[in-house]
Amino acid sequence: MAHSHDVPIDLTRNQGLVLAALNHSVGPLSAYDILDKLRGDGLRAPLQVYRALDKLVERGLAHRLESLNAFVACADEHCHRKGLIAFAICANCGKVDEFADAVIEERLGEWAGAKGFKVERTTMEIRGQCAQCLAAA
Amino acid sequence: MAHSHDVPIDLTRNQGLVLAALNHSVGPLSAYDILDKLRGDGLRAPLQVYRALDKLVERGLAHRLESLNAFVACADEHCHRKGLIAFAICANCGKVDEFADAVIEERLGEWAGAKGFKVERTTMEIRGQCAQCLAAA
DNA sequence: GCCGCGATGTTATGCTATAACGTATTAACG
DNA sequence: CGTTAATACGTTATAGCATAACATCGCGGC
Repeated sequence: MAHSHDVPIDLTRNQGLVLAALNHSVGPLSAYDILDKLRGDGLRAPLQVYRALDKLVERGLAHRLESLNAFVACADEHCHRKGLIAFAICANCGKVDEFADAVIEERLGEWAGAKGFKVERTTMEIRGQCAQCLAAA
Repeated sequence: MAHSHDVPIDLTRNQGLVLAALNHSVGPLSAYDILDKLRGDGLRAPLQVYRALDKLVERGLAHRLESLNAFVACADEHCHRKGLIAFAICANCGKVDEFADAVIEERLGEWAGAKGFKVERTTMEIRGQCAQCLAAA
């Protein structure tokens, strides 16, 4: 298994299944990937997965990768991440590195302040080659 | 029309039509939005639009907004933008503000250097409320 | 002329996401 | 208890986004 931090106990059955699927995956999963993994557990329709994902993302337990139309479990052990999160996605192996950067966040806040723009959500995704894949090439 | 910078002369017919559609729109357009606008010009299939969009994005004349699955014309008059481009998207009126920030780009480069990650492409999209919509509320 | 290459046109298909409806479970409250 | 409100669940159908595969066309180089 890729991650192993415990699942909060107040998740519903479907939410728990979906989060577990994400936690057991080394890379991002699409909603349909997740559905396929969970058919044995009784899930049958995309909506069951999407509804669970909505809640998980809302609580910060999972993140959506817009450039992949896919999802990952939050990498933070305690799942309390706030603010801007960036993702570095290896185009070769698919692994995702999640990180926060206060400088970027602050800079963005300055831009927004100057423009009078009220930021609600930010997505930042970097595509490229991870060190491991570069070394192997 | 929202923008009016001239279309490069070496575009193909379809590319020119698609770019013109984007230039005439105040907000982002999906590929299917574009297709609907161009049926009168003889376009019939999504692929015609996607192929044109691929070339336009490749040349930096248009940008894809991952969080919307939609496209905008490049806001830069001379269409020579390089490097990281950020987009502030108003969730209310749909308008997109395109900007570049050297500090963010540099900071990202530092992170990548430290991690040994080779950056190929970065998408940065901010959702929120623009000043105009905030004032009107 | 002939070839190669890139753009085009067309049909079919696959992947991603949500609408609309009904049922079930749970928790709060009188 | 019984009622109600809120939330989750299950199911079918449909909407929206994107590409595969194949044939054709047009144009520049040789």
